[in-house]
Amino acid sequence: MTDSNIDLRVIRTKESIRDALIKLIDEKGFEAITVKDITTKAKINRGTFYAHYQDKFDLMKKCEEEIMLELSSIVKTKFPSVMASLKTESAAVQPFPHTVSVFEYLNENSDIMRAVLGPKGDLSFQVRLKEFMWETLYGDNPFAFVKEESLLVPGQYLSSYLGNAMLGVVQQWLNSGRKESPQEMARILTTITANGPLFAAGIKK
Amino acid sequence: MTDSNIDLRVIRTKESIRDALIKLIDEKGFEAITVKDITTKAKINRGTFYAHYQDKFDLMKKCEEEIMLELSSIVKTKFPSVMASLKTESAAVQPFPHTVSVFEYLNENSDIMRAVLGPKGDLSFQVRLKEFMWETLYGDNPFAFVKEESLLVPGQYLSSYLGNAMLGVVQQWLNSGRKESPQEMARILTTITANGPLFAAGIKK
DNA sequence: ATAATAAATAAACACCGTGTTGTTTATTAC
DNA sequence: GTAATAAACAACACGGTGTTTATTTATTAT
Repeated sequence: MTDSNIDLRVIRTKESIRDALIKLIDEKGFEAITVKDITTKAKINRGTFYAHYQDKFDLMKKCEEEIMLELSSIVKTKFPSVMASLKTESAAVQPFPHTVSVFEYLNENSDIMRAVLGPKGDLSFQVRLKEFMWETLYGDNPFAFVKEESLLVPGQYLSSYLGNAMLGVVQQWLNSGRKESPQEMARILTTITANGPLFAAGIKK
Repeated sequence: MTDSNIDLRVIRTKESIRDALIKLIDEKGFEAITVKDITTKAKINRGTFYAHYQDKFDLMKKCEEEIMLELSSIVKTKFPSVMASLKTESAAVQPFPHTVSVFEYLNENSDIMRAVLGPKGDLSFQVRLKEFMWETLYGDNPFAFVKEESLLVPGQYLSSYLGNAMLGVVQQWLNSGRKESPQEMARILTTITANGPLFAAGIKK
């Protein structure tokens, strides 16, 4: 067992498949990709692809599962403390620390993140990511954001509002070239959420 | 010229194609649909389909263009007055009238809206819809929301935040069975936006 | 009503991607 | 070195695509 009982060729093959996938999403969008496209670009035999994955959806799913695991571990380790401070000190103005961590992760993996979250990316992943955010905010966990008695609106809509807003800012950042730093992006997101969009727009005083 | 010089058969054919498309998106998602699926469900010959549309993407595009036109006409007629009142009276608490109109439109066309905006819908349409909202809020038009000098954050991110938040609430409403009335949904959306999500959540006083 | 016309149909076509299978070749672990 | 394993290669039937043909059917204009 040199590395972890895994043949080096497998690693090389899977890496070239993964690289080909990311390039192809950029070029023609996930929808239009064929398995043949992938194997041609990865310079492997088509049969080899089917030895590792069922189809292009299976490949995509396995790439995305890695992302989801890493993202959720970031959130899970840092989110509870954020929620606790929010509830006691009320209305933080500092960027939430877990938000900075998330943007740093997105920044380090920007190639694949831009591919899957971009306009030619994978809708099903975006849906799953939203569901994860929705659950984190509203679902059955002890630190759910939106579980107060004093809600002015139904919690499910507040969760959708916040989750989609945050993801939208992330997508805008990724698609416009990531000119701001993760710290700056976390500040932007926190400012809008803490003060409300109208205040952040300078309309409401 | 009885109606508009168009053969009645064409209308019937196009309607059954459109109905089949909506049903199929519900059943298996846009991505997995084949032209053969559509013609089988619509009970028409496959050649007839190609007499009207290039492929399933062309069909989808033409359905969506109708929606975009109707939606943008609602927004364009009502949005300027909303913006004017917002700027002078500051921070409305009443639902914006154009928001009610949009929800009413979505309610009347809920079958197709749920299909295209749902989790198995068409990503490219959702992207185009967001671009339209982004333009309305931030783009090159006299009533752009996010064009003040006193912005606390870059306008592009504020637009993304708001546009995605609103669309997210709409999708949540459509996917959870439209239990609230359009008026109620407009109130919810306005409340969160005007007061900010943290206030609406009861966290910030 | 009828003739002209437009649309829908059925059948066939080559083309391409799919997913699988059997065989050969290369690499790894022992 | 040898056995085990993975990759490469080639061939296969299958199904959807997009187009074209001749033919039938429905509609329009008169």
